[in-house]
Amino acid sequence: MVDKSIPDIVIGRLPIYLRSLTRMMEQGRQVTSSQELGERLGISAAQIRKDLSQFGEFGKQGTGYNIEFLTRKIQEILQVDRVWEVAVVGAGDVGHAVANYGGFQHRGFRITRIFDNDPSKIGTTFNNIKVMDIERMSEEIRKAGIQVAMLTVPAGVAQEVVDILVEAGIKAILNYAPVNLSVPAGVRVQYIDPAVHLQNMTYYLD
Amino acid sequence: MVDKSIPDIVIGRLPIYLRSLTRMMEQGRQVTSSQELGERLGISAAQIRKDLSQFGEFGKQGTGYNIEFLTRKIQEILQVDRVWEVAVVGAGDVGHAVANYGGFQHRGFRITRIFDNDPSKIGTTFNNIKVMDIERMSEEIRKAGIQVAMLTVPAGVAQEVVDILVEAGIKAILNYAPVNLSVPAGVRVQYIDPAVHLQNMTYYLD
DNA sequence: TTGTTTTTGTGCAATCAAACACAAGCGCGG
DNA sequence: CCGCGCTTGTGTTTGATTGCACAAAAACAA
Ligand SMILES: NC(=O)c1ccc[n+]([C@@H]2O[C@H](COP(=O)([O-])OP(=O)(O)OC[C@H]3O[C@@H](n4cnc5c(N)ncnc54)[C@H](O)[C@@H]3O)[C@@H](O)[C@H]2O)c1
Ligand SMILES: NC(=O)c1ccc[n+]([C@@H]2O[C@H](COP(=O)([O-])OP(=O)(O)OC[C@H]3O[C@@H](n4cnc5c(N)ncnc54)[C@H](O)[C@@H]3O)[C@@H](O)[C@H]2O)c1
Repeated sequence: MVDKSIPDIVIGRLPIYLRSLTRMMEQGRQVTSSQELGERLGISAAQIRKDLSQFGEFGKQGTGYNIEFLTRKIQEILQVDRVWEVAVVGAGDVGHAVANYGGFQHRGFRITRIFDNDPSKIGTTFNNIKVMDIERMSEEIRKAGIQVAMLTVPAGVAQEVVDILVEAGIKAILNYAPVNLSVPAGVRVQYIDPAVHLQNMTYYLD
Repeated sequence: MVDKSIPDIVIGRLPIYLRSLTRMMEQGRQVTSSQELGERLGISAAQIRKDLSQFGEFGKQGTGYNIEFLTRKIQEILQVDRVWEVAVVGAGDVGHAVANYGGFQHRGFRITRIFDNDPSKIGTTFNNIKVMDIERMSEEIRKAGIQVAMLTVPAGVAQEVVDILVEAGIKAILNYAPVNLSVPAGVRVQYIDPAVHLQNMTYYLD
């Protein structure tokens, strides 16, 4: 089974499968089927089978998929069978919520740096991590070889902060600011904007 | 131009267009083109034109689109040319961050109710909104006719809370808990799970 | 062993989405 | 008023994604 450019849309579903599998494992389950997974996720069984078959033959006919094994395989594919250090920029309400959140570690991430430019925030501690001056950000990120960042600064300064992050070697940015960012090829951005998600649903309301 | 079932994927892009247009308007811009919008958003100009043309002829050849007019049209399409009342369930870190956030109002939403089941949270005030007992939730939502909710409770209780929300008449749920929810037809759910977004990007890292 | 049930992996067909390409409309300068 | 440059809206083509359907493998019972 060769690595021949898997569609982005398939990669995008893997974390969803993973989340559901983790939940089943917590419930003590041993095996599942494409049908069961599909019903839980609202995705057709055929699609799940086809997605997984892109990476190997993980199931067994007549039985289904071993949950622990499949979980491990998907973790390997997504490279979350390790823990990525994450830098958070912006020690406001959102920065505070993500820094305090305990759910990242077992999904492949650990927040180890928080930066801000407000003197009243710098030096305070969030979940045992000291908020550092943004002036030191580039050096710190580079020194620690951090590749993943979460951006929780106001929209107006998001692009300038991103430029620094990119320059410092960040390759993946999760952006909470409600603006589209411009980054060079090779840097990935994902957006979280609750208003966008809500606006997506109001179209369908009466 | 008749309303003949617009693809979900087109609806999903409209809030993105809207966000970018709003930003241009703030910068005092009057007109834009599908090309400019496309470059900002990393979407082809043709696609933007085709998306918009599904709803009417909003542009002018040789000139482009009047930003204010197009903004208004998209707001109408998405039904965010009004303000939807939103109920937040879960007065924790995330609930606190969204309740405090001032950016919803001008995008079509206002948080007017917050519910929790923790006696130490009930009665406290978030951004002028008193946290109410979840026991009163069903009645309050029904009485106020609220259709939109944000779910910021722990994953383990998310489904049971959703069942109450649905029963109370909620039609659109923005779920922050890292679990897939089961809802009847006619109720929409959107998911925000930062770990999923991050896992989506690590696949592409070296 | 044999038959029955279950469920995978996948070739093929159908559907859906994106890109291309261009006629036609608009504004403007001369 | 004419011609040129720009940009829309859209018919058509190309490409991507999903759904269908079934052979083959496994498990299990008799
Ligand atoms: N709170 C929410 O629920 C919510 C919802 C949607 C979007 N957002 C977006 O998320 C972002 C953060 O929201 P928030 O509520 O945490 O805001 P906030 O104002 O509480 O926090 C922003 C933080 O960024 C810091 N900051 C400002 N400029 C900076 C700079 N140049 N360098 C480093 N740090 C800087 C500020 O000092 C502050 O600590 C904003 O873009 C906001 O629009 C938030
Ligand atoms: N904090 C983050 O950045 C973050 C990141 C990813 C996901 N999440 C998810 O978002 C959700 C909320 O996270 P948080 O950090 O705000 O957690 P939190 O523990 O701070 O808040 C949860 C709140 O829900 C309330 N609650 C619990 N059971 C309830 C019930 N049955 N009815 C009503 N209220 C109830 C609790 O009293 C608490 O106030 C969780 O599902 C979490 O996994 C949070």
